[in-house]
Amino acid sequence: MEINQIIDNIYPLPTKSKDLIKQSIIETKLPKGHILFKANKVETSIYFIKKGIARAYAYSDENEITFWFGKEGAPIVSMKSYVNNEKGYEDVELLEDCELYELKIEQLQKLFLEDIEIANWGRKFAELELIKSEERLIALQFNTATQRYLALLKNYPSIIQRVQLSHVASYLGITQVSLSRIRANIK
Amino acid sequence: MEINQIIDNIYPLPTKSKDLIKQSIIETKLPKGHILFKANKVETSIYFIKKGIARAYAYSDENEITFWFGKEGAPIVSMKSYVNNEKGYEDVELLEDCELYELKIEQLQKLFLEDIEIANWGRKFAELELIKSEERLIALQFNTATQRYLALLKNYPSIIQRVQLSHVASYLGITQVSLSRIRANIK
DNA sequence: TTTCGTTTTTATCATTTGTTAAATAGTTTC
DNA sequence: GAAACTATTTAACAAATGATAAAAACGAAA
Repeated sequence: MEINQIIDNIYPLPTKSKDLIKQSIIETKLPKGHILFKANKVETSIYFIKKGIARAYAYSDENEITFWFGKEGAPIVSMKSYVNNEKGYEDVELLEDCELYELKIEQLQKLFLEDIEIANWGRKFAELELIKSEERLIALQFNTATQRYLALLKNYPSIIQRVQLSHVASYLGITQVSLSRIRANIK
Repeated sequence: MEINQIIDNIYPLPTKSKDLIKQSIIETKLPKGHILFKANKVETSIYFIKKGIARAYAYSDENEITFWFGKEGAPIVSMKSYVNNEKGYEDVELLEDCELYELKIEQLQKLFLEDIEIANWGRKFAELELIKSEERLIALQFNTATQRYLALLKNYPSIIQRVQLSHVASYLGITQVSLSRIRANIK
């Protein structure tokens, strides 16, 4: 997905403000398997996915648990770094060869203080991520594993086609064995 | 908690900008049991809790599930209404007699477009809520019910003292019977 | 195609949580 | 304080999920 569309999908900006953001963006290609973010590190950039797919995961004891997937158009952000300049808890791994737009957090924050349009763009960006996070939270709290799997299948069919089921299972909050059983019961 | 402190805890504002927000705020007292937000309704205000405690809940089949608690200093927001002008899915009930600061969403949004300091305050507001939501999400996905209960006990002991256990149970994503068992096993 | 390594499914048993109902404890009202 | 109501705990059984191991299916590479 093109950067103009990604920016405007969040909050339509006048050309002048959009150019300010675009001047700070660098395009990069990175291979499948690349670890974009490392846990316990303050990340200095955010990214937008032009092409490809990625996941965020963290460790609980020995187990790695995936809690986010992103595809074309999605932002990749270590929220703790972005919001509070603190170490994040997540690794982010590219699951396919990816083309990314990189944006330095420091430069973006400077723009927030200089341009009211961009400040409102940043507000909307956080608000939209918040809505998504709330919806995930409620799905996790309200629905059974089977319902969550069916919802994922319906809303993000591409995830299940493009990603290992072990990652999907931990994303759903269950073991891979449990996901296999659910899939067997549905057919 | 006083409104100046609530505002500045989110993002410190110069007096002039803070006054603009405060001019739009009305103080209200409402009794225990009052339903502040109704599900399937577009809410037109957000609130901050000066004194008291509240919960947000929604229905899954017949069951009412609590997914948020707020006490002194916390914002009360129907995010779908606030962000997208859409119907929310939650009721909000006051669990004690409350003193609230009310702020019309429409007036705040006007300020976002006029004052860059307030726009950045609104950005920070969403960002901080986002961090909280992510932390809840991860706790729900990573931890067992027992761990989540212990964490609540540690981080928000006042909730468990001030709120019915049936609400706490649904907040933890388990039944009340299950919570009773967990409590019995811990002692 | 065959082989090797990885992913997914199946099987078995243990543990956790849900469901329903009854018992106990706690609160409010008269 | 007794009665009525509400909240919490306990009990018994059912259902869902976890853990471990083995089998089957799938993919990549020779």
